[in-house]
Amino acid sequence: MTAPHPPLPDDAELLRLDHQICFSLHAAARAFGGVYRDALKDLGLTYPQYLAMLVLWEEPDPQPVKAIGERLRLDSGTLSPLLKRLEAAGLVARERSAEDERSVVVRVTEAGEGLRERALPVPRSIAAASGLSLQDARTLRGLLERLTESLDAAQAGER
Amino acid sequence: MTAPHPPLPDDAELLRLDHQICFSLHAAARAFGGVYRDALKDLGLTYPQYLAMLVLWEEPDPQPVKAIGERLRLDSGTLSPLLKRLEAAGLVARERSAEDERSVVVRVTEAGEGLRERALPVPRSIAAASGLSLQDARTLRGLLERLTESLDAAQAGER
DNA sequence: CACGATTAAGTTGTGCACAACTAAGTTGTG
DNA sequence: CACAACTTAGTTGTGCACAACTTAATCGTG
Repeated sequence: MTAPHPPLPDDAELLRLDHQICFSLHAAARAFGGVYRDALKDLGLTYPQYLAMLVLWEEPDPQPVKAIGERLRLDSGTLSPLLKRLEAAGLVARERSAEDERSVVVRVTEAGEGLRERALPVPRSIAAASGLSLQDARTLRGLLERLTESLDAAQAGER
Repeated sequence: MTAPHPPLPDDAELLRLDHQICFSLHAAARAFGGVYRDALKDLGLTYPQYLAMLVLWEEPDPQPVKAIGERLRLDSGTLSPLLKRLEAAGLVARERSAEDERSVVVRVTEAGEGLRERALPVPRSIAAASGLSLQDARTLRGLLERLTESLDAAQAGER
């Protein structure tokens, strides 16, 4: 599709590369998971639970499950039990919305706000573990976002 | 740690970026999963099962579970049931090694070899879905590999 | 040779991801 | 207004990932 290169035909190299990329991607995602597991152990949160709390901490107002799912790219099949566990841990409260009774809004409890303080050092330890320069981090994020967009579009097209 | 940039102090930007990266990384990994799910549906394989078959197809000889786990960065807790499902599907056979009876070697059956042909077009459809240029694919793979290495090293250091 | 340490695979339990489905509420249109 | 289409959560079932543990075989050292 693009540039010349001697050792392999572009086509073959791209195939191999794509292979290695999805491979590396999974490996990297799991490696991140491991580092977060360590960093979050004391808080009693898993990584996806932490992500959900981040979304909730971001806004002062309670947020519907739908909105959380859109931010995290997760459906209710994943979020419902996750949020129930956060509720069981006392970090959030779930209530049917008054305006639209289909919707359930999730609110951070006082304990959940308290946890926020203790979670503050987490991003720094992750950043340190990642070992990326600011430059590389920007490049990587950009590529990942474009990649996800393409993949989602391709998948939507298949259906 | 590196270059100048006005809007945010480097430090704060790096924190935010790392956040977004692990976020994008998970999103991209899951998006890949979705595309593979479609591509592999007809073969009756999940994405991790496909990866295991790739490792087995790569070598003519049967491979011990250990070796597969090292290639895929997975432990027996994940691989044992996965390989059992592949065996139930008739794609592989598992036998205790004669030399070392602790070890179980996994062999591709005739049906498993047959599937190989049908799996040939998969990488191409994935490459198309990724929408990456050869250049970007190389950059991405490089960054992901460095990232995983750093994360693994950091985690090993924690323990 | 004996026996503790190590290694390989498997098992169990917890949690995430997602497809397929259900239940209940809301909206749009005739 | 009635009712079909849609939306939002939740449930169920399957599979992956991983920690902690068990079992059985092998290795190393005295």
